[in-house]
Amino acid sequence: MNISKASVAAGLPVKTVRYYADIGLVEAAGRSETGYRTYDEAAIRKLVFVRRAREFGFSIDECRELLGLYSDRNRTSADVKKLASHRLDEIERKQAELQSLHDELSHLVRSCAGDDRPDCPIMDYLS
Amino acid sequence: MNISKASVAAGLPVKTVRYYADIGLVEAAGRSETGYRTYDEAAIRKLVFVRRAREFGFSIDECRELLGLYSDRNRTSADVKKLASHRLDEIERKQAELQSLHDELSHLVRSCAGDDRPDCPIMDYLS
DNA sequence: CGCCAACATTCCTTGAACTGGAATGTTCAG
DNA sequence: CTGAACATTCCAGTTCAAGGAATGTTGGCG
Repeated sequence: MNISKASVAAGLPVKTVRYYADIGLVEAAGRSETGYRTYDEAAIRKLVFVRRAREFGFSIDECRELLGLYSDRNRTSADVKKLASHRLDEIERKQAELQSLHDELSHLVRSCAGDDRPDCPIMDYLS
Repeated sequence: MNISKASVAAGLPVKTVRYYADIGLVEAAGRSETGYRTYDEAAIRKLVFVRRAREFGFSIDECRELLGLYSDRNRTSADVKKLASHRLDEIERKQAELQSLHDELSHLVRSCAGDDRPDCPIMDYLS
């Protein structure tokens, strides 16, 4: 599978896939005889995982660490569990904050009559 | 309230608060006689709102628009509702993806024995 | 076979959103 | 009245890509 198919499968721009390969985050599975990057299913799964993690504010280095959880066979199970649990806490904190952002905005939406009157009860909140 | 207190209250670095003022995203409430920025409760609420929105991938321009929902008295209630509803959809999509990231990682955590054995059942998933 | 559009490569530049540091002014406790 | 802690502006650097130029490769059609 060449880079453009891989990019569609992963939901990432070609440029980004190449960038991730350049910085050693997600390497291509190999190279064709003419130097084209080739991707397999395992590489695609890594790209998808990184995309989702990036969308929620994990840095490239944190993604590197997360991927390392899966592939570093020298880590003990306890190490894996500790690192993953820590990230899980962060995800749960993000979920709570996202919920609060959601509540605030949906409150705004519900408070608006939705007609043509220019006054909206919650519009003073941040003025 | 001066900038360092405001930055603590908002949960943002001083540099970022000053940057947001520079680009006209969240202006200081005013300036002291010697030119120090001063912040009030309304400004703090805006900063907190922007911080949360930024943490979930809204761009600076989108934050500008979100803040505009509250302060633009020329918008009709219907306009507010439309814009806010659209953002709400995005937030809900983000929530779903975050949930899936959470599930994946928590599955990893639960599958690990947490002892010193270096094998973890799910570690092969992305290898 | 020859052609050319679609695809690939590397290298360089640009952009968003900060982040750090230098040089300088202000405030306030001891 | 001094010095630590705070503030200011301005400029340079960082991260994480996205855009574009110059160039090589592949695959299908006449």
